Amino acid sequence: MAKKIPEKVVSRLTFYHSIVSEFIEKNEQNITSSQLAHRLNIDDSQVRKDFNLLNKVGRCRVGYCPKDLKETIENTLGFSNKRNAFIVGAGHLGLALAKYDKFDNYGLNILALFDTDPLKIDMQINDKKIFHITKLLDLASELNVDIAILTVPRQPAQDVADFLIESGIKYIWNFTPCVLSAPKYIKVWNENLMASFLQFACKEID
Amino acid sequence: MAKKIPEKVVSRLTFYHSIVSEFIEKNEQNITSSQLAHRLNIDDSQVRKDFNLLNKVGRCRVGYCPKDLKETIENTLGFSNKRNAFIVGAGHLGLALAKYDKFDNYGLNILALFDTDPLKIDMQINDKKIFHITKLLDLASELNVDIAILTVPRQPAQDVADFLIESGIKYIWNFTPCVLSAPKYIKVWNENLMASFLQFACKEID
DNA sequence: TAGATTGTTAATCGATTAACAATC
DNA sequence: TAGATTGTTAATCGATTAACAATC
Repeated sequence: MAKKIPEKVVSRLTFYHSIVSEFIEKNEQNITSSQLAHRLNIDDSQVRKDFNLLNKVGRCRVGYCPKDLKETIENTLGFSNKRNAFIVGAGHLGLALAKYDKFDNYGLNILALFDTDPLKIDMQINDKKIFHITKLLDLASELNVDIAILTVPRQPAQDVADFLIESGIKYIWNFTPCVLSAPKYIKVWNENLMASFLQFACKEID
Repeated sequence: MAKKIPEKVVSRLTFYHSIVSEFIEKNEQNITSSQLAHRLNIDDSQVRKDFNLLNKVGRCRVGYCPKDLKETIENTLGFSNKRNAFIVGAGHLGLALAKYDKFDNYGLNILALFDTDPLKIDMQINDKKIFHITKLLDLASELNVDIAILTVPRQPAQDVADFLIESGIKYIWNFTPCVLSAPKYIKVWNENLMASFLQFACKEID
């Protein structure tokens, strides 16, 4: 917790975590930096450097212990620090995220969904109920939720975001294509799918 | 096209594009680097540097012309270079992406979806038909598709990816939580939702 | 003119890669 | 021992920020 982990390293740690979990399932006793590096198309010294950041020690000629690595990554990324969140917008994307199994296990606790469509209200998705958005303010303070995952359509996105901020939400994970305006004390994280695609599509050039 | 645009810049360009589009809707004649920078919490000289990369020229004391910027960004990012893709896995996430309006307009042309669930076969989503996955090989060569967006559940992800590669797919945009194994000539882009969340959630510390 | 904004260079910061001694 | 792998330092590369002259 103490040390600040750079974003890029956080991202790599989640990949190491997946691969290491595979090794554990296969009962492998060791994993080397170059095995990990190869799977991710990165340099092996980078892997070692990242593990160094975690104070992880490998063994020469042998590598690292998968179980030990897995635990350390989980502790470092705080998978046991449960954080409560709401999904706002119960369309396909909202439902997809509500079902995303990794979130629950890895510290992101989605407590409920919100929508305005009367047909959706009171439905259940993976034990998570869909409420009318007018209930959000009360439930947020009652359940102590300050994270919202915004999956409404583009048009109402800014208005809904304003409403969330009024309701005491402090973190907005924005899956809409809007660049939200928000006061500085609100943390907005834009999930930019279009940019992802373009970065990916541009790879053709090399 | 000629110049290679770094990934980070590509990402910022898509944000500039959104904001500039808003300015156009509001009939603003000018936009300054610091207006853009402020919305994105970045440095204004970074904005100017990015525009320099596009050979875009602003006017002192005035700023940039939104319409001109918008066009240049669209050309640079190749929004008119249509690229054909399939969505593989017609669950909520697949359906959400099939409906994501930005893709169509911005160069990503989703032609069809694939699944194995008999109930879903032949359904239509936004004019896009869902086929049984056994049809993929033929349709890929017929329609000249080499991009697949993988939205199947975690368990079958690697097997489906292997099948896609055999079917001539060259680019896999991976939304599953697996780290896919693929030959080097296949471009895999992992959309790492868990990492996104963690980067976002870690922001609390500052 | 005075003031605001650009374009651009230089300085800083951070991330990746290369190299290699230490270790088992 | 010989060889493989780590841990770590130094070198390189790239991205961001600061600064400021040029411009309108």
